[in-house]
Amino acid sequence: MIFDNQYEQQRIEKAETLRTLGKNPYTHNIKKDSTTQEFKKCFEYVRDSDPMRDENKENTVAGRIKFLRHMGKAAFAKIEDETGILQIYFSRESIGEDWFKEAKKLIEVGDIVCVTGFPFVTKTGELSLHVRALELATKSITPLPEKFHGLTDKELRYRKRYLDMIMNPNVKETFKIRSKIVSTIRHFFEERSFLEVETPMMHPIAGGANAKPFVTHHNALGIDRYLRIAPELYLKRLVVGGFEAVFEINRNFRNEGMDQTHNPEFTMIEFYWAYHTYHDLMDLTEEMFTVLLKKLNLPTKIPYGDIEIDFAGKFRKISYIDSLVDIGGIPLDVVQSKEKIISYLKGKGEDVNEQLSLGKLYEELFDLYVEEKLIDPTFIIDYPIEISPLARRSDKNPDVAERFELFIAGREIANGFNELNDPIDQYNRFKAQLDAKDAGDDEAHEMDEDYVQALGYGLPPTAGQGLGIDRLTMLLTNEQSIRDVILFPSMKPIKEEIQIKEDEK
RNA sequence: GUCUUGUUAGCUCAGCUGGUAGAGCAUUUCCCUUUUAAGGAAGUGGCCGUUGGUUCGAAUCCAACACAGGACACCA
Repeated sequence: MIFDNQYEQQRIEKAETLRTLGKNPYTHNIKKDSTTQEFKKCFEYVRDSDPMRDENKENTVAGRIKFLRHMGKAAFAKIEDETGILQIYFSRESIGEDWFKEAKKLIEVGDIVCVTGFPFVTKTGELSLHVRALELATKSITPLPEKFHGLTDKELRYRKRYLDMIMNPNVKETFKIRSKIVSTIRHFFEERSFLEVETPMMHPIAGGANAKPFVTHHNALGIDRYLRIAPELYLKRLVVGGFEAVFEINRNFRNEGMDQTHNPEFTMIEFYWAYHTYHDLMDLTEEMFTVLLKKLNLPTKIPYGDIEIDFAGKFRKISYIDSLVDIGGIPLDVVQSKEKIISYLKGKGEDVNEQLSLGKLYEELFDLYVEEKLIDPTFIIDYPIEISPLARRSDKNPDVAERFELFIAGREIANGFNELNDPIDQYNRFKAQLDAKDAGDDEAHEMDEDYVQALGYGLPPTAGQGLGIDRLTMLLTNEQSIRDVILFPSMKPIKEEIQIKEDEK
């Protein structure tokens, strides 16, 4: 049975008692005049009057009781609403002897109340509401965690986010900022004539990235569908169709591990810009960060954990190969040959797969010696073609793709490139992926013939970029775990929950 | 997936080399009309994550499992 805990039983009885007294514990006719913080602002002047009260004013506020202190024939409580917390005072005189006597027993921490009264300042100098009418809005059956330490158990915080929000008000702050980040980005692109679109979440072929998909089943059609791992191929179809600047902010699903920077469902913005290059994308990205910091009232230097990130000025740009030498500290002659890289890595005590191609070896070096050092925003540009299967090959250097990634705080934040729009080349690359799949690479791309067909009609020269909203939010809210910027992060079910479900069947 | 740490009252946590289960807050009863984690007095409240093993005896030692945190790996 749910609510079989002794404390919950006590509270259910209290709700029943309230009913017998003619007071609905779940009333619905609540009208408040102001929020708790509006109340404080509005009546701040009371501090300057003598006595420090204004009995002619009357105001109704509502909120959840977070603290309750009874003192014989009077009581103080702190009630909290979305905006903050406010102290209220009520006594035998102020709400009537009978109701005071009952309320003392029946109204407790966790309940949501609606109070009407006038502003006054207490002996200790706190602007408070002197209650003339006290009404219960919602009876809380489940008691709140302890008032001082609150709720710290991370598992409970993620599983019961509502409780986390009640007990840790700064959590609400983080998600308000997240909301503001998303709306700022949305407006940023709208103002620049990008069109927001929605493309399918269920794909017949999981494409646009190398990742394991989630599979679901469509009963009517009798076929499997994949939850999308990226919207990329659909967005580019739209560019073929004639939308020259499109963006989508939505969820992607990847059937992979979970850790501090990975959640199976995560939010990305992807945008595609015809007749522009990846250099334009980098300029746009810089501009977007400037606008974001301004809208969030953040300085150009922000703390992140133990480090500080400096967004001032143009972001550093350095080529992939140069970064290995200049940032990774790898000797120039080592970078030039496969054999030297292998012996260099071995000399550092790393396990090296000697079968790796030069491009893959670069990637090893980059991940080991460069990535974590990229603290201030840095564009790494001109990627090895081998590790950039969807990007356009450089006309100047056939080993290099016209691609960049943005790194901040040692983490990849965005990935953009000039799109491959040669349909024959694309067809052959898909074919190569098929061969890889046959050879056992279960993350290799499927052939998406319809997409190749679309390219056959002509994709104008286009640059496209993806940017992880969750990781961006982590940076701007100084959170170290992706679970702290996702309202309901993925969690394994607890055994008991499954058993309860089976019992109910 | 590997390593590691944790799981004890509603919450936050003690519990040593095995010997009847502890505290604070919350809750219940009582006192208290300006408190700030209010205060004072007395109570209630435990499948010590689950299942096995060792032992006369296990919250404690061992094993497996479950869930979680951290690190690493995987994942462009």
